[in-house]
Amino acid sequence: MIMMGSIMHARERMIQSAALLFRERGIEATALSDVIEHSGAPRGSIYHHFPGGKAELAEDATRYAGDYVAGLIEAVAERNDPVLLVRSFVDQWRTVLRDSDCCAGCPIVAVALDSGEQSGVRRAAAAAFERWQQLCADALRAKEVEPQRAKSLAALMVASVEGAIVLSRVQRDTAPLDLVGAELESLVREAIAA
Amino acid sequence: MIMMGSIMHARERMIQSAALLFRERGIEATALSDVIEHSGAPRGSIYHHFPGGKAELAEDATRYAGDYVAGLIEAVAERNDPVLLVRSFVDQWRTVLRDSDCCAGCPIVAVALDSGEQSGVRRAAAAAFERWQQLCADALRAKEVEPQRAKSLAALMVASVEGAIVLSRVQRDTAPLDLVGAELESLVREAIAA
DNA sequence: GTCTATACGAAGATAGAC
DNA sequence: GTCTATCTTCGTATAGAC
Repeated sequence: MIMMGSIMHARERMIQSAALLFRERGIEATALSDVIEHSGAPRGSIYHHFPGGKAELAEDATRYAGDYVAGLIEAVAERNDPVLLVRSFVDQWRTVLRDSDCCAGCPIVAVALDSGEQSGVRRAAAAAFERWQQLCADALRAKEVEPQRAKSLAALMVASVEGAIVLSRVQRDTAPLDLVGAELESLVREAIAA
Repeated sequence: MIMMGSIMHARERMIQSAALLFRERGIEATALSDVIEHSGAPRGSIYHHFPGGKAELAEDATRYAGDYVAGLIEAVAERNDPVLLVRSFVDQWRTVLRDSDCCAGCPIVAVALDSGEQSGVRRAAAAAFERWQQLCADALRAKEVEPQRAKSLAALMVASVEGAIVLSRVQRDTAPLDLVGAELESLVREAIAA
């Protein structure tokens, strides 16, 4: 489904480039020419592959990023260890921060915040967040956590990590994400022990 | 220091309008003409009051919003009840969401995310977040919470609420903030009881 | 399909009158 | 101080050639 590094068609490369650029600069500050340059795609092909223009590209990039992260969550969820799930979720975002000197964040957040009235983009972002929360809640329920508690813990997991990414970017330091990750781990550990 | 509703000079009105518009649309999507229209300020006065242009206005708006929220936190911190602090912090943001049909969020986050290389703006945002965390940590330490724990709990408080605001905006529903608020309250209650 | 050229509009910033 | 007019840049989108 998601191919990174391997041979891709121009359309897929553009989607991936868009996601990478959006998470650093946001949609508004990313020009279509930036996406073309970054992806190495032919100049004239953007409106061929994305007749809906920037909005369509943003929507596809949002879905791409949402599916990619959901895939990572699903993979670790199979281990049936919610604490490990928290840790690997946090680790994944720390890597994004580290690899970019704390300049890159979550593309879904970036897209969500300046999508304005482009409801297609916003809905794609909502779908991604809801799916991540659902996967986290499922993992907790599989360890006998009450459904309501699982739901609110899942919301806390996704919200606090996303917020911590923002704080880490602004402070140019992964410390907020590190602190939040530690708190989340112990909270989840207690919840599944109860 | 912060006057809302009362008589203000054009400069202050513009700063407040900028903060209000930024938290809905972000910096990039907010034109200076939007700020002039919203504030009712005279057209020719923007570069008179803000010689540095949009970047200077954004920096001042970030400081304004950061100070405003810090003032609210300080006011409730005097009651010496961290659980109440969490509740009123969450309530305040829920009101922002409700009053805007979940379209408005935190101006600091909005500014942080598309500030790019405008380091003055980013530094102002970092200062705001660090001060909020410091105030929360102080409130926890005043109730005998260990300094290290107070620090990580404070990071979790700010990060999770900020993240929850983003989720609530994207999902057009305050549910994520409500769930996170409830989890935070019980977590803080346990921390100060220990 | 991919390219170049260009139309069109938006927005930041400046100059100079009042 | 405030206003109008304008310059300039830039980005989306389109048209039409190859």
